[in-house]
Amino acid sequence: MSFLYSKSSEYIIRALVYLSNIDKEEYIMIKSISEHTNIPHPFLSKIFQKLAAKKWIISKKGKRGGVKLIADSSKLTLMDIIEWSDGVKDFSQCIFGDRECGDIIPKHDNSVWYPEKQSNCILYDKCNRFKAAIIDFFSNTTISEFKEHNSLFRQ
Amino acid sequence: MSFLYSKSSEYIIRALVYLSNIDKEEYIMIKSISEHTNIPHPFLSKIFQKLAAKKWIISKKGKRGGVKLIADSSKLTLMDIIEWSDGVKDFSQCIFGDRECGDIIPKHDNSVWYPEKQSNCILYDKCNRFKAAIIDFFSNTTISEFKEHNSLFRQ
DNA sequence: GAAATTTAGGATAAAAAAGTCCTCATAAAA
DNA sequence: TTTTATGAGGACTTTTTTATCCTAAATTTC
Repeated sequence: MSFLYSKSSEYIIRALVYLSNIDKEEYIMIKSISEHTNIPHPFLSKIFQKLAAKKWIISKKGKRGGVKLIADSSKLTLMDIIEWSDGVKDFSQCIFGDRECGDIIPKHDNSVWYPEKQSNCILYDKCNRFKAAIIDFFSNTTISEFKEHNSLFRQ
Repeated sequence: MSFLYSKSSEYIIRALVYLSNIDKEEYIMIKSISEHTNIPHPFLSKIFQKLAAKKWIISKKGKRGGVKLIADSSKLTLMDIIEWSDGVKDFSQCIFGDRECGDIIPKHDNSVWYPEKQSNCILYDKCNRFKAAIIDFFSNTTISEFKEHNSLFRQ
């Protein structure tokens, strides 16, 4: 299980934050976004193709073309982006193992495993607090919270 | 920047937790560990080669050989393992960008970036709380805390 | 309409991560 | 001493992720 996000997701977040800081009426060239966000241009182009299919942005070909954010950045969370880009994460899984967390325990003779509602995991609470911190941050942080926050970008 | 751990790190944690649950006097076959922890045997062998070089375990070749934990599991933290395996993480970096976090701001005319102690990042506190939760969990969880916690493993 | 510019889309390449295979060295047991 | 078992170590393969390239299509400007 992997909790955090891929490079692609990081790029998407950075690019969308950059776009959300731009006057909505203009189209911005991917090349320009690439330079300001320090994301490789061809790679960013691919990303924007998918973002357009997802309808979080619209694009325009040709002279004075580019891309424009159309999603509501105050509703677009990091979780939305990461799960769409990297795939949905299963926070019920043990972060160290390959099985469900807290619902499998051994019988007393230790011979058979069977499911049980209560957890016998020593780290159950500790892990859950950790997972909760991650879920909380991702789910409750939106692109619009970065508004005017341009220290992420190059001049 | 990537916060969490690779598959290799997950394997190391799972294997060391398994070993820490074993009577210290025995050598345990990597094949057996592999089966109980559901880690591919050849891959786990590679991992144990490195763990032996690191002196967290010792190994013995030949019949009745295997590996044995010699590190103090009550001092061995997840952070120790993850940083050794994946490389040291720089928590001063912005988790969305490629620059320092909270110490670079633009001049008023927006033309030059210069370092500054105070952060102008809107998400500075929020990100720091998030980072702190991760650092706290990794640094303050040791292998010995999983003692007797065998629901991670296969019978 | 022609030229210039910019995204779309498919193919490909490079890098990193994960996983495998084979032979050798070593140790214990027969 | 021979056989068998087991980790060491190097080379190799596969899969995933990240990144690039080239041509076509669309749009604006001249």
